[in-house]
Amino acid sequence: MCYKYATPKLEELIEYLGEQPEYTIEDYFHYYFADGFNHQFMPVTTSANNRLIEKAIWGLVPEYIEDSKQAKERADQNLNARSETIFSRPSYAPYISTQRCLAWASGFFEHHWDDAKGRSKTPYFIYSKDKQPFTFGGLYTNWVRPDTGEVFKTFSIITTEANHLLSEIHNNKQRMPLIIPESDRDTWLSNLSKEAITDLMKPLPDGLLSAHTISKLVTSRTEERNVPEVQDIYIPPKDTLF
DNA sequence: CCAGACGTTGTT
DNA sequence: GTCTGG
DNA sequence: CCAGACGTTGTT
DNA sequence: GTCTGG
Repeated sequence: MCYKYATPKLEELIEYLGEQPEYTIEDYFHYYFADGFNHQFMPVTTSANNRLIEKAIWGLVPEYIEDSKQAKERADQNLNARSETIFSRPSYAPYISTQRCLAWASGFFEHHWDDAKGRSKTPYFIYSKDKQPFTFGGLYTNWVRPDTGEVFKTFSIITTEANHLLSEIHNNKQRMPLIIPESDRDTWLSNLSKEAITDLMKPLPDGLLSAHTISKLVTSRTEERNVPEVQDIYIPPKDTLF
């Protein structure tokens, strides 16, 4: 599932947060499209300061990693964290209880397999039905790059079972990113028991997300994907020979 | 996850 | 078909 | 014990 | 750093 998502424009986010933004925006990064494997800075809010939106690298790097090469390898592996096993995974167990975060998004990208063998795929853009910014639930830690002493905040996005919409799009019995609704954001970032955390790591109820098909630009290796068109509605032609 | 490679030799 | 790199 | 992993995702 | 597999 979620290896690609989009973030709101700064002005959209400020409008969403109100004229007197509830959150202080310290470092903001807007993407029409961001690929997890590029480990870009994304806008997140952490339990360390739940009124701030700051930059963090998507792909959690545990603190004991010793060099940038290993850090990149671990970040590649740690884009997503399964909610079902997060308390026992060595990479995540140290952080899930005390270092949770929210990653700000405007949508994410998934594929639908048009046939069982996956020969034909249709990409979708999925977003909040009200078209407002929303938040993925995640966990984070700070990693200090030894050669420079530079501190990077890094995070993983948690995954859960798919809800109905996502199981339709992403075919049966698959996954979806954990989405923390506005009403649970402060709770998610507060001091919680394991049981309370587990209770919040559930699929988003159906009816809150919308989706439409998009062009294959989203998976291009040669074209610039961080452009508005990557999210545009595109109806794939049907019953063509190719 | 998806796109692209999938190989070797006398080596820049 | 299957593996690797991003 | 020590070396090696430490992760996820559609494979049905 | 800590866990797992051999």
